[in-house]
This record gives sequence, C-alpha cells and structure tokens, in this order.
Amino acid sequence: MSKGITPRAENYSNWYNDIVIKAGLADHSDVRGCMIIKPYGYAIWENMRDALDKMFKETGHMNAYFPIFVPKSLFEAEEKNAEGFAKECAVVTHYRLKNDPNNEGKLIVDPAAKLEEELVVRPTSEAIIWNSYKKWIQSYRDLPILINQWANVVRWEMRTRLFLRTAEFLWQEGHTAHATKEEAIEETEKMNNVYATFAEEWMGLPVIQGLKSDSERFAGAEETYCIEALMQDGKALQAGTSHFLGQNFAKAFDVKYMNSENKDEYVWATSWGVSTRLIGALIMAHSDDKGLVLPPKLAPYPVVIVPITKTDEGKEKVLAIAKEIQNNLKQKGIQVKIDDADNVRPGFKFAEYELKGVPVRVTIGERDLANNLIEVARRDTNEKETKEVDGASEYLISLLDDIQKNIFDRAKTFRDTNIREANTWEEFENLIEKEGGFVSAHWDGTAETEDEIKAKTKATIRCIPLDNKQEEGTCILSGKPSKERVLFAKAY
RNA sequence: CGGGAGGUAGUUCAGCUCGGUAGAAUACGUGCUUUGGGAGCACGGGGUCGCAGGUUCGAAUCCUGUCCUCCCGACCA
Repeated sequence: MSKGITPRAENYSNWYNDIVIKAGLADHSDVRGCMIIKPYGYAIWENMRDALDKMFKETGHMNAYFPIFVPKSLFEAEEKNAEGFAKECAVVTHYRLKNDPNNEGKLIVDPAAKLEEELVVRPTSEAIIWNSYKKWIQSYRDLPILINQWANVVRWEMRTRLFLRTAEFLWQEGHTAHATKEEAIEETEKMNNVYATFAEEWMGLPVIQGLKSDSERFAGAEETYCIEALMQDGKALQAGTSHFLGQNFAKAFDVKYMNSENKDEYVWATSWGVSTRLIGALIMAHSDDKGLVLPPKLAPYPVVIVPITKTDEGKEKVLAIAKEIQNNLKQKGIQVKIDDADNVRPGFKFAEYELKGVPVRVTIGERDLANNLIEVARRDTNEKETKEVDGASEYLISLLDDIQKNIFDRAKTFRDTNIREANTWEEFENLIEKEGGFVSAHWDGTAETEDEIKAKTKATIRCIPLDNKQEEGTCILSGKPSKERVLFAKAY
C-alpha cells in the first residue's frame, strides 16, 4: 500500500480521489465542480485526443470550431434537447462589470449592460451547429457533412466528481448530416465502433456496445448507441455515446436539401462524443492500491529510467546506456523519461513512478552494470527481473506490448466474470446488491418497469447489447413476456 | 435541494471546550553526510487563522451574518 492512498477495500471513492490528486492528474479548483487538469493528466488526454482524432480523420471527418455561446432562441429550437439540458445550463446575462460605488476595489455587474438575449453556455452544440448547417446545405451534393469539434462544454451538475462528472469538461463532439436515414444510421454505428476500438485497443478497456432504453436516450435522439464499461467496484460507466438524431434537428432548424429528383427533403443527423470522463474510466479500470496503472499506449512516458550512480565515471557509463535506450525507443515513437535528479533518492523515485502508473521502470545502476545487467520492473504485475544490457531496447518494446495486452485481458476477465444472469426478481435483487457488475435479465420494454427497478435497486438499464441473442422469457419484475435480455447495473 | 464535515504555513492538520506571544508534521532553501524501495543531522524562510460585523482591555478561539469547498443522498444526455 502506498503512502497516503486509501486502499480500495476501505473506501473506493477516497481511493479514486487520492489517485487523481496524488498522481498529479488533476486538482480541485476554487470554482465549484470545476477541476484543474494538471500536466500529467493533460498528457494522457492529449494521447487520447491524438489517437481519436486520427481515427476520426481516417473515417472521413474534419475538425471545425463553433462558439461556446448559444443564443437562447437557438437553444430552445429543438424542444426535447432543450428540455433535457435546461436545468443544467449556465447562462450569460450581462457583458460588463463596473466599480462598486459602495465598496471600493470591488466590482459589480453593470445593470446597464444587460444582454438583449441571454447566451447559453453550450452543454452540447447541436443547436448552434445545425443553425449553421442550415446555411451550408442546399443540395444533396452538399451532403454528407462530416464534422468533429474538440471543445469544452458546461453542465451545471448538482454533484461532481473529478473527471467522472465535472461542471466544465473537455470532449469531442461529432455532428454529421446525411441525405438518407440508412446512411445516418450507418454513421452512428460506425462511430460507436470507433469508440469501442479505441477503448479496447488504446485504453485496454473492454466495452459492451449497445442501445440505450427510451429513458436513458439522449434528449433529441431517435436512438442512442453506447459503449459501456465495468469498473473494479462493480459499477458500470458509460464511456461514449453515438446518437442517431433522425430528422429532429433538421426539422427544428429547417434544414432541407434538394434531392436528384428536384424535391426538398429534411436532412438526417448524427452526433457522437467522448469526454475527459474516459480518464476516470482508465483510472478505475486498471489501477491498484499503489496508485495508477496506465496502458503503455496512453502513458505520457511508457518507460522511466532511474539511474543509480555513486561515482562520476560510473554516472557517465550509466547515462550513456540510458540515453541509448531512450534513442532506440524514440525511433519507435515511445517516450522515455530519464530521471537523473540527484535531490531525491532511488526509493522515492520508485514509489513515485508506481503512483504515477508508468508501465515500465528500468533501473540502471553501477552495481548491476558491472555484470552488464539492468533491472526491469513492470507496473501491471509489479514484477521485477534482471536483463542483459544487450537487446534491452528490443525487450522493452515487446514488454510494452505484453503489458498493453495483459491490462486488457485482466480487465476483460474481470468484466466477463461479472456479467451474471438473473431469472427471478429475488435473484436479480441479490445479484445487484451483493455481487454488483452487470446483470443480464428479461425486461418487458416499458419505462414504468425500468423506473420501478431503479427505485427498488438503484440499478438502471445500461444497454441492450447489439449482438443480443433473441430468446423468449418473462420480465423479472412484471412477469410480462420479453424477447431478449438487457444489461442492468448500478452506474456512475 | 436535503443531510454531514470542513475553511489556520505550499500541503495535511493540531490549537477553539475554558479568550492572553501562531504551532506540528511534511514540503521548501542552505550546508554536511548519504544514495539499489519514500535518507539523517544542523540551521533557515514562510501566516491579513475564508470574509464582514459584533462582544471584550484583548478574538484563530465567543456571538451574528455571509461566501466557498468536500463527502453522502436526490439529480445526472
């Protein structure tokens, strides 16, 4: 157990907070619900962003940027979307401050500077983007529009948690416009697939792709696809969503195109997004009581070298080998940090890099080097081994692959052993309460039943898996007939 | 929005009951000894005690108001 980190078994949410703060990922700010993402945490986000951005471009999308402010009249155009977000919107009402005549050195909002129309700080950008698409789309030749934006959004949540739910967060939101329903649905599914691939191959996070139930669906969507992941404490986390918006926004903003037969038609839409919440998922999926555990592909530096030296000429030799390894790995695009700071001792560095989740630590010391050896420690299993200097770089590269794979396999085994079937209400309640994880059960398809289950157990329908097999059954609560099982869980 | 905890050094916190010189640990700086699992000793710098009033000879401490944060719950596309 590491200095100052609450063990998971003692208090899972304190453990989570300790990791975020002590690994240097983020801090609370003086603004309620808003966090400061520190360089180490931001570096992880940059790696996520770069990988996703590349995937978006490979699937034909381009980036653009729309304003953070949405005039209220635009925001309210799509009623369901507006209603869904209304109660968590920050609103700009004034554009100027002035000196407080009654309190020197203080400022007050200038009542003379009230805006004619309030500006909503975007909680999501469908409204302002579709207002633009209206101007961009005349003909079927203008379609599809495949745009993504990297942005911050604000949702005034009642209760916030670092990375998992903050009042302001960073994300990407894709907004596409299509001529046909089929093409839009294809896009929705394609991007959900991109998310699943990213989660599994980069984050080492196994996910279940599925559809949301009516009550969990995005406000303004016809269908919401999602990727759902399971955290170590048995709670589910929605890691990404991709929405088929039908013609709802096209109708709200009057976006029509002329088809090849000279007839006006409404445009079909999708939107999809993932956020800095993924960093929360990353933490809770892999880390342990010693600290963070990062997948090599997203670690700011997958390898850290700790030189241990006693003499000047020894130091020279050690650093020469460290730099050689650094250069070899750099050629493969792998960042290596050499920590030659001499104000802290090796033991401190070991603990520090374990806390920060660096996948591989290499110790190069004069003692082992006399025998041409170095020490290699892997963070995922906490195993240490000694290796020959010759061939070290090649070994490290293959070790990083191993770790990436092991992290995923471990999380997948955990996830798979935590999907259980329930066939009666008693079984269901018992599994949700005592085991956690996903519970696969029949449901009659109604929102009433879903609500009642939630009220009784706090479990919600996470998704209806895409590859669901069809089987006759009866709803665990109402006993009414059902054609397939859905996944329930308590969720973040 | 309900319930709980809290705001004192960069950080974690003690001091408050019972008013009287602003404290510890850690971090930081300097020096020496150290360096293979969170080093030791010595010296040193560092604070409008969240903010505003009030009581008092005197307030971190008592009273009133106010702002903010965290945790639990409700809420959460």
